[in-house]
Amino acid sequence: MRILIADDDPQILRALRITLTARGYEVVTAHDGKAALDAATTTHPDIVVLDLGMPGLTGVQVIEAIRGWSQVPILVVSGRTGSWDKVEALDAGADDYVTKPFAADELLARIRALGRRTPSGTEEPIVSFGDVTVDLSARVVTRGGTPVRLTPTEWRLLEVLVRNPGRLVTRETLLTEVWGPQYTTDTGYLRLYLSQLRKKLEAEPSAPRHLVTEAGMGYRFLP
Amino acid sequence: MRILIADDDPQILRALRITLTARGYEVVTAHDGKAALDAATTTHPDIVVLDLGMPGLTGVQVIEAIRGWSQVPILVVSGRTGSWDKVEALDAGADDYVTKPFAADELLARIRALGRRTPSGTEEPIVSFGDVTVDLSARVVTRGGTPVRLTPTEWRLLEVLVRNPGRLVTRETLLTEVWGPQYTTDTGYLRLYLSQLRKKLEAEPSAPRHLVTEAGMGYRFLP
DNA sequence: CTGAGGCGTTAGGGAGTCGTTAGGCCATCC
DNA sequence: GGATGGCCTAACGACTCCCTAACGCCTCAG
Repeated sequence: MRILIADDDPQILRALRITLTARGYEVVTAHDGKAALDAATTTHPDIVVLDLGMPGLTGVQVIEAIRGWSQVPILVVSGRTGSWDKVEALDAGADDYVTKPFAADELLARIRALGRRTPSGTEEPIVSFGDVTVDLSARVVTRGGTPVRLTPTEWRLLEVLVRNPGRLVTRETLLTEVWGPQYTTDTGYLRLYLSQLRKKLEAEPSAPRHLVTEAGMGYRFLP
Repeated sequence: MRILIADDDPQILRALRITLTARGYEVVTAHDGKAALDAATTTHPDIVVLDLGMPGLTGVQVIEAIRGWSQVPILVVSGRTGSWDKVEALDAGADDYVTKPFAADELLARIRALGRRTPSGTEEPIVSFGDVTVDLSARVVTRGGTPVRLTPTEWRLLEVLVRNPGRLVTRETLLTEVWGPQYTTDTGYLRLYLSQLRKKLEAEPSAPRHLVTEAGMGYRFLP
């Protein structure tokens, strides 16, 4: 979950960044209206926390600009407490409005509430190679259009390899990622499951073209 | 746009009814927690405005009960100003929280903001598979044209699966979505209810084609 | 040429998971 | 108070998955 925070007060920016990062959010910051718009277009955040009192563009202008091309939830933070300011921001397209000073845990709860509205914010890509497609979010593997049955361990192994296309993945990495941190040396199962994956996914399992062995080192996935 | 207003203060109820009706909303009212739940199930409002301080059920209980079967936007109105109360209500599933006393035009703006998220035109889809149809908004399941009786738990389970067509839903996700966040490991009920769903919906329950098991991982709904 | 080590593959036993039936508990309704 | 319906626990085969063991192949060093 990526959050864009736009505020001209570097202290608030820093505090929010620490708090949100600690909660597992990915944080992008901007310090004025124009930078906020740039960041919104380039980073595609899942939530925008927007201060109204920034230099340059007015808050409403920023909201309207974002709404011109995105439905991303916008939470406005402002020092203005008048109901007119709230109405203006909300009607411009904001989803929530919090007045300064605010309690951190309330802001976090409101962010969670907004994040709930867009559950599938983290779209995972679909990887293809040969006649095989791997849909990481749906957990579906198809070959020539028909689904392929994978066991949980097979899937985890394939997932690690596919997430590192073209890169060498060491035996140790594969073992700890698939079987757990306490597994560091192969006693045969890695070879076994690689074999089964190739049998299910490679055109010629005996001459693999996408799940390649690097003797003595590990394995490599080639799209 | 239909709005359910739940408040035990008849004066507020009356004032809001007049204000909202004048703005073109259709207003339904309830004066305690139980009546609010009944009204929410029978009238299918587009927005719920909920007072926390009602007799009978607590506000959080009402929110959780509604969230058990509906994603309708919930705006909480409360006299409690502490951030803990806000966090509790928002995390229970509320979408917004306004403290009394509030300005009428701010409440209206927040209602508009919530209504924007679910334009009344976006009805929930009706999912079909085999000779079964699932109407998510009306909460009706038919098979060969005749309605099928589902228990609340069966319905919630089916709903989670149907909302993720083709995607793998892990056991953990199903448990937390259907039984609550504190349920993370299956002690038998998941298998039980899956079995009952298949008995009611699958042509051959012993060879399911739409409610498929992924051994060791979870379940998958195939249209 | 020969032996060793790493890799790929097959087969089988043990452990855990799944589907299903039966029965008890609790709340609601008559 | 009795009956109904929904929810959960217990228990049982049947099945799937995981891991171990064993063997053949290949490469490479001696």
